[in-house]
Amino acid sequence: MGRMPTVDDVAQAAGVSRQTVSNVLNSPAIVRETTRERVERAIADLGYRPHASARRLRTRRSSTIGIRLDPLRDGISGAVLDRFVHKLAEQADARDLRVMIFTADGPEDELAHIRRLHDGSDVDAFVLIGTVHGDVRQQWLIEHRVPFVSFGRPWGGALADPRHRWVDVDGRAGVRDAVNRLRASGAERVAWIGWPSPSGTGDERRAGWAEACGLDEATQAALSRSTEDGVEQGAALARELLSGATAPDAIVCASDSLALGALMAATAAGRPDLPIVGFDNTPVAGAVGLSSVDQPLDEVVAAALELLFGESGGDVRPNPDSNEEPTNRLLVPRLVERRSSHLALGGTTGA
Amino acid sequence: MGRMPTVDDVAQAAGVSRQTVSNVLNSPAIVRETTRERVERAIADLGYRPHASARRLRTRRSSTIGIRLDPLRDGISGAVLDRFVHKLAEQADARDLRVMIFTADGPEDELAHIRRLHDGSDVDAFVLIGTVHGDVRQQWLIEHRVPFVSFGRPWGGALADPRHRWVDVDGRAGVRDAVNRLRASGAERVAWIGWPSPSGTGDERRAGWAEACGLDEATQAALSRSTEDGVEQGAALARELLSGATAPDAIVCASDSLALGALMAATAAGRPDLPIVGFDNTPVAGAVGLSSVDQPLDEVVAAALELLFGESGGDVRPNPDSNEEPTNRLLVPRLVERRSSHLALGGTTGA
DNA sequence: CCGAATAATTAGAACGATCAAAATGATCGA
DNA sequence: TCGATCATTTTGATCGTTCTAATTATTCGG
Repeated sequence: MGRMPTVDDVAQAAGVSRQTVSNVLNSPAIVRETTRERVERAIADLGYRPHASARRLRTRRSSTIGIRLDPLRDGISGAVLDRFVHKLAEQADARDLRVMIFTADGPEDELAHIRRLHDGSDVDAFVLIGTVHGDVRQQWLIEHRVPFVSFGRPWGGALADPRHRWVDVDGRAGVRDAVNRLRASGAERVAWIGWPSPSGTGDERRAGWAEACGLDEATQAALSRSTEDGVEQGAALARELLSGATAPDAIVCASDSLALGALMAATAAGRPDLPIVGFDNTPVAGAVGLSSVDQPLDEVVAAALELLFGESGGDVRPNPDSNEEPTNRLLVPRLVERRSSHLALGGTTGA
Repeated sequence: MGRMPTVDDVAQAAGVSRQTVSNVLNSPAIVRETTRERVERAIADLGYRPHASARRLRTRRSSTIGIRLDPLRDGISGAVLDRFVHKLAEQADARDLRVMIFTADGPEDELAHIRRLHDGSDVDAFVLIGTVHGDVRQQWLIEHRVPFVSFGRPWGGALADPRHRWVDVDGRAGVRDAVNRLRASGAERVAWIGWPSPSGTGDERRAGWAEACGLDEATQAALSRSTEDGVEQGAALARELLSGATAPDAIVCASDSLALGALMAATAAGRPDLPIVGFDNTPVAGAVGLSSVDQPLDEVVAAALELLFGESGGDVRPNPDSNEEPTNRLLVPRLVERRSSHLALGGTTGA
């Protein structure tokens, strides 16, 4: 196995100059058809592939996206991010982009990695996941004009800042729809199990429940609980709700982890038919027949890449500084109904 | 934000030549201490970082590992691979290596990606996951002397081929231990739910059960089932087993997906205490309290990198062609016991 | 059929680093 | 103090590509 062929080899084989070969690859339109065919044949014959690093050095573009792989927490809800990363790899490939991953312990550590990858020209655009209030990452990226997009809106007022491109899913609408669906099926006291405030994402989802549940303040308070994410936690709160004075006839949760716990608690309490809805539509939800609000990850990824690179192609756009074009997208999730919500109603209802 | 500083800028600032700066970075030992300090200060002052692509072009090393992100199947068992990828990113970072991901539809498609990334000098070593008999990927990689290591032993006789470095977990031993543990707790008829043969991994795991279950041929046949991976499938076979003539008093499964299904079926059949053991120790298993055989992914990744790059450092070793050093590692999993296996015995036993 | 305009192609330089080898500085025994 | 040896630093070339600008072919109106 000798060395890889270079543009020069191809040029020689096709009887043209280096630059013409380069043009065939990068601006085929300006090359005469007959010449182009000859060069293309030579490329195919020799099995030539451009040397990525040489190209990157010259063009000062790495065509590489960097993304942090979260330190897997619970592992159930975390699966969403894994699915996201997978979709990203898939769609990036279609635009001839590479995806480089890294892990980090916390925001500062992540920023350190981002700087390293950016300064070394390893990647020229980042995808952030899980934005929080006053995020150090965003600040640095904006300040240094490094192109990025976040999955998750910026919490804390910068929603319309064109320098921060973002894509998010309207969790409030998703939960609202789920609650409405349950009520349409006859549920009257839909309970909520969510995360402690303040949590941008969590508060939004809870708001969706509050908007649609049609309960007065007092009942809302009685039927609403919050806890850290986790199966055990969800089970504990569900037990609490089910044994309370005003027992719910359906439960909507902020995550599949919580919902799975609730489902187990309900089953254990002899109410296997209690309608329960989770969030994220993780594989586990599908496996145990749990209804769940599904985030349209395909669209999320497509929108993210579109904001970063435009309709098509792989030329990264610089961070915009005006609102001429939209710089964010809010997508609508949809409820996936399984037996945990529809088998239910009609079975046991009271406590 | 001006342009990034280069070696020349640093050299000028420190009053030395380009090459000396380069030496400070790559062979600090040969630079006089006082000089080195001066250069290091200049590097820090200017915030210099070597341009990755320039370096890669010159050294012809990308210091990048490529790995395919599997098209998420079931999503439960698939989580193992996600954990693996995560660990890989973590440990690669410690060796100053980058990790590039890609997806593919099938073996041929994956091979196409591998070629693209290799020929373009994007990555210089690959990690393969899920090897199968007569794998096209391995053949090509070996033939073209591209460094790689697989998580999963090569099935089909090439076990000792030094050109194929691999790491695997001894599933047979893992299942054997689990069965022994169940029998020590009093179980007498431990059943098996696995995958259809031939399946390298699946057959190994089943062999572990066969070795340890202590049942005669006929009983083995009665207590052994196989199916595609999946929760529903596991539930179906568990129902079948539980209603059979010779009912099992414990079930060991080839995956957590199957085990989860079995657990649900057992609960539904009024036998929530039936000991069940899964495989992979996925987050779901932890969540629902399912015992499971845990693969030591940390060690797996460490061993994989060690085989590829040596004890430490990031210089990839060429594919070895002799057996001077070990070129593979078989690691031992361990059983994680949860209530699905130990709460059980003592409760309901008969059918 | 000529000159101007346009299309197509080519030569030379540059991207930022490391390699190989030459040049300089320091050290030491005789 | 001289030459030999070793330590340290520098110079020039090179990796494979694309950019810029210059050159050569081609087309077209009159």
